[in-house]
Amino acid sequence: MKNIDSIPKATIERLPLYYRCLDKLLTFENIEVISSKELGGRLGIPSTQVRKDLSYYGEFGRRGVGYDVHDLKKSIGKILGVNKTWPAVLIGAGNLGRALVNYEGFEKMGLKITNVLDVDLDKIGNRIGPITVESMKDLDKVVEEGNINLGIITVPASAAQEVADKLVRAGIKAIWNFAPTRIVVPDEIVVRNEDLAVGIVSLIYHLSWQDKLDA
Amino acid sequence: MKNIDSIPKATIERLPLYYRCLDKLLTFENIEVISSKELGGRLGIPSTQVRKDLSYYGEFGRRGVGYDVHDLKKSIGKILGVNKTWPAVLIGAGNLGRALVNYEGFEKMGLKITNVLDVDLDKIGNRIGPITVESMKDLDKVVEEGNINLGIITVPASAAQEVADKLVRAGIKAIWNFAPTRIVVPDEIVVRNEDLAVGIVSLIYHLSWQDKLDA
DNA sequence: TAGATTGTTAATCGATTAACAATC
DNA sequence: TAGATTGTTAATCGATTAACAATC
Repeated sequence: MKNIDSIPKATIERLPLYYRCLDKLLTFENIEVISSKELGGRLGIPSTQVRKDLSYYGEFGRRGVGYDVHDLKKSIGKILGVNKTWPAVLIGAGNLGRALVNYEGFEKMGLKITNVLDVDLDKIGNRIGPITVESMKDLDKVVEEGNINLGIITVPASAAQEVADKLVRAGIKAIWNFAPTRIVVPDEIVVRNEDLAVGIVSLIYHLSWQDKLDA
Repeated sequence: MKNIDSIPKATIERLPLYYRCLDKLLTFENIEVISSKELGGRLGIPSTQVRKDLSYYGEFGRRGVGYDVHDLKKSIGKILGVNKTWPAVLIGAGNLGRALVNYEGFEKMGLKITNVLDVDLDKIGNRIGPITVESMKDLDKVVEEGNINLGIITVPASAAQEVADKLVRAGIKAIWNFAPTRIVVPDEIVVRNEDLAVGIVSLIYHLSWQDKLDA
């Protein structure tokens, strides 16, 4: 296997797509063997890209035959770490926070939001699905007792940095940030910004250009 | 200006970040002139990247001085198309749909979700903020009367393709797809997949590797 | 064996970064 | 003028795609 740092980020983003597709093949279609061409075809990815992505981690197929769906799913699951369950604490019990807690499909990817925290006294004590919203003051205790490495930020942009600081101090190792602002954390903390406003603007950009060209 | 197709996708993703930062500078910090170094610094982007990104669209700065914050914000707003308001129809009045309707910060980016549709009779008629959930049967009428070019899919994966087909038939030109599945549409339709499960897996991947290396 | 498909090397393509003349 | 900063060209870096030997 290659050094982990030399693997393209884009490859890591495609592995979950392969994983989910294989799961679907296994669960709903009873397909046992698949070629890189067929797997890629279902995802709009060239077969050569599929093979290259997998090659960073080892040899998983049989020449002339293809990949065993069950085996490959298991292998990719191990590579990604989704074969385990990763507990997470979510900060910010607003609409988006509630949506994430109730989102189906995280479980299959190894994510389990176990605790939801907020500073708002009106929200503390409320239930979201099976979870009761706790006070932000309990953060350190929750993270320690739950052995939690993963924090999810769904507070307004103005509060995001403060929450990030608290998560880091509590011992969190990775942060999924939905607040539309950059958060600054120590180098060893992994951050992913899920900036919804950026997503919509790239669509608006294309629409706007069509308009300009039409006119 | 360069041909629109020759501009890197990554550049288009960074423009909204510049735009939002300039807005913040203008609104909260009363800063009138900014250098590419300072603007980039606030976003974790090299100054040379900032200048390169802008250069695809023209010359916006003054050598030896920097960029006028107000002017640059206006220019980027025009480039992105966020100087206008783009009405959108959202399909799927679940948790995520509700969260998006209530999301602050889309308005500043030119997005206005004007209609929410669902097939579920229990949901039709419910209110989400200022919007009343309508029947999916009204899609064609809603799109035509509202002059809507933008559709947002927040239904389960199993229904996403069918919804996409209906949106295309109704005359939608761009689709923001939150369902964790690939949707197939004609070439001229712009699609952006906002696949939340992929986002979390890239974090889990890094956590998992730290674990493996520690052990 | 003939056809199919992998895994990998080499070529291509695209995006970022460095360097610097232009100029405020 | 001296210092600062842009806009752009060239160099570098990284990711994708093409080609093909290996092999089922």
